[in-house]
Amino acid sequence: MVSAAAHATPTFSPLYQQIKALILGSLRSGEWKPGEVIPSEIELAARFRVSQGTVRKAIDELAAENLLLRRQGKGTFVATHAEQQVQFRFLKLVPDSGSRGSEGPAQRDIIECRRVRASADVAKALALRCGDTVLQVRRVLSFGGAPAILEDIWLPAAPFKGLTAERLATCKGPMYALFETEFNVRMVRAEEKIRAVAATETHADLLKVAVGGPLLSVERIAYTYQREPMELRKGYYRTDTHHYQNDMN
Amino acid sequence: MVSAAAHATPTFSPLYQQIKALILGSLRSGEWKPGEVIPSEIELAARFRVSQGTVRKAIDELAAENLLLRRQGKGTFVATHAEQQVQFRFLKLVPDSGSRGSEGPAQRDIIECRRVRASADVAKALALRCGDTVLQVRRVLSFGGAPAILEDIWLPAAPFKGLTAERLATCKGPMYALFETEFNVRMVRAEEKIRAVAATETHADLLKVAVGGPLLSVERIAYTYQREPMELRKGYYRTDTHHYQNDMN
DNA sequence: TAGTGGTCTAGACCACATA
DNA sequence: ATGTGGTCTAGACCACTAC
Repeated sequence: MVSAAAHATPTFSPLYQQIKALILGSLRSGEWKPGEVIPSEIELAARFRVSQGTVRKAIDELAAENLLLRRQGKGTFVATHAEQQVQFRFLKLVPDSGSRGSEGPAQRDIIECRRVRASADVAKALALRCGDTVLQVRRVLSFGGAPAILEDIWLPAAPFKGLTAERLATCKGPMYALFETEFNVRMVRAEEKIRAVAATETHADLLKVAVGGPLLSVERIAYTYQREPMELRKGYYRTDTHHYQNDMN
Repeated sequence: MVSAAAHATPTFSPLYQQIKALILGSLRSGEWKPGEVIPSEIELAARFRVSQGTVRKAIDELAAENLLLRRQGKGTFVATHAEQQVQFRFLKLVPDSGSRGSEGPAQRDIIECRRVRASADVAKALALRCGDTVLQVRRVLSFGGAPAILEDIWLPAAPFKGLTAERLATCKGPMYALFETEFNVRMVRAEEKIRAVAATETHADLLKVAVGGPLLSVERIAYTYQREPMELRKGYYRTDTHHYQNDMN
């Protein structure tokens, strides 16, 4: 028996995975921006010197991961948070009666937006060094006139240079859509840690609830392409008239 | 398999979707049980008179939905909650430090298990009539000696005929694995509504927390094949040392 | 060595959107 | 009419598992 394997590389990577990585690279580099069409399967097959079927399988996986969006007869598009169908993809709070029909919070009040030095936990979450400059945003989201969500958001200062409270206030769609068009940052994945906590005075004041009453704490880290953390968000949700909906397959 | 519906019927169903429905039927009927191998792709292609590629695409989708599990060189298997890799798939509570390594709660105490009449909300959740007989189970799950979860579970009486507190207490693995082997019920999907609530005296007593303190309320409806609701579960989680983890792609 | 799922190809045809 | 993605096929070959 020959102990040596036929190929020296123990890492076997299918062709379509390599193609997938190449497409991902073009997405990450900004060659194709959110909302735009990417080249047709036939063009990509020619560019990469593989069959259309191989390109198809690569795109299939990227579409399953919500990075691309296929539209029959029209082409394949880079997914975007501005898309009507997938707006507020990461917002799981829905009214107890009926489900939110892809529309977001009616009112969004920016309480503050300032530059601060990253604390230890913020730095860790964003893969920065302690003391690095970050943007801190506080806002309140309301549904039907009643405040329901208080959010504290931390963003690395460099990629979001120029972001102001005014700019956030004049934004109509989702904040993540603004990030795409203004800062070329696309959020593709998010992890949330959820807890029940007692409302502090600040919470109570801004959300019009009783001090010590139960609030849902939602701590999110959002990632761009390549699993780079780009946002830390600590949310406090009222869950007396709404609930956090999680569907599992 | 090619239906001759070439009329004005707006219902166009690809071949592989029809194959998928047929495979689903066999799963539902119990022809192939959880943990068993299903026939090879070549066999299924012969049975259904289609190409292997078409069978493959049908199986691909079922595998993506966690109904089947492909294992290269061995075959395709019916997914099961007894599987080491996917045990406690629907349990999202993890310790704050480090993540649960596929092991579940160390201790599971059955507080009660009795037959009751379905209240309005239980009947609605389980698609039963108000007053129908249901089994009600209450239990406490502990991690590392400390109680962390109180659960009230309602099951339709008919499919779970013969289930007792003793049988539940002697069960080692996940409850859903017991359901598969003893009652031929496989849970494939679950919806959870999550809220923050204040602990009642009962909660406080069983979970060793303060009355009025924050608890995570997790209301789950679990479904078998074909989206039939088969379980209603109201859980109350302590989230001082653990958190509910939700990862979104 | 045989059988399984996994990859890759090439080509035909269908459904959908647009011009 | 053209171009896009979607379906279906047939066949070759690769990688993994078991015997």
